[in-house]
Amino acid sequence: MEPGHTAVTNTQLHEPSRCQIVSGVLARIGDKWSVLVVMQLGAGSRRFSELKRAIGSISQRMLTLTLRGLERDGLVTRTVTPSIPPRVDYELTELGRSLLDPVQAIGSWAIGNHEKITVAQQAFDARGD
Amino acid sequence: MEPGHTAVTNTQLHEPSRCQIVSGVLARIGDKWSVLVVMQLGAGSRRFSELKRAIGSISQRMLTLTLRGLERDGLVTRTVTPSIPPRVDYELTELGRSLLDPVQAIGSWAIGNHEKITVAQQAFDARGD
DNA sequence: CTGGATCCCAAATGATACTG
DNA sequence: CAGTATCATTTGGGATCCAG
Repeated sequence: MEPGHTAVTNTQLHEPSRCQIVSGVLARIGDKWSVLVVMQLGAGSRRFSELKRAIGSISQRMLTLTLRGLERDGLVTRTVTPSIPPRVDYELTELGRSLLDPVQAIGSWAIGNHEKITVAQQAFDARGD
Repeated sequence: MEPGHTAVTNTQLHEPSRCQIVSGVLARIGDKWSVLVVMQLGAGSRRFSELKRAIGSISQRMLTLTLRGLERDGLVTRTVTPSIPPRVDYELTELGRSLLDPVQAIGSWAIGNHEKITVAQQAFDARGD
């Protein structure tokens, strides 16, 4: 079994103590932007403005904050090239890349099922009037 | 390949349009409680008060709201037994159970790596003073 | 027991202006 | 270009009370 993929049986996963850990990590990477940024960086190193353009709807402020958080968690590295104009590149660390697998699992699920969700929502809203 | 696991290559996953879908789904199930509730229900049907006790820190209000959201998205069913006192059971739908796999992948990653994250945070905070 | 309705506070985010 | 600082706004979520 790979490092970073410690043996944890699924039945252990809803034990209270484990849940708190999962909850904590989720509170961190489960915000509005982190996963989007990680997915972008999954394609390779990107500079600040590239990320901003790729994600589009994110504000400069939130991109900065998100990147700081990810850097603090050891998921991305920040490389400054002191040129004029300055250039800052972000890249996933090994830990960050290891996150890519579960994130892509969620991504695939989302793409495969968002339609069903939309249908369910419409049905629910129709019932409720 | 299984239904609900549509072929989506990982390289497609950071295309803008796909990202928006992933972002949307994540905004829904990526809140503070949904995943916790789904994980609890992964162990089987539970009634309202059982969920509340199992999760512990959640308020009555947020549990209600979270369950409504999950029900609306077609991820859980709500079954009312009109007894006195009333009894309401929640259970994952097939769609909800299909979400369990990627969620558990995240959970396993979280449990396997939260220590590294803590270490990285401490190192970051120490550098920054 | 379940959960709706209110009130209220804290945190998250956006908009904008400014700087090396 | 890549931020920082500030302000305004929205949102999340707890507390409490009430009802079937």
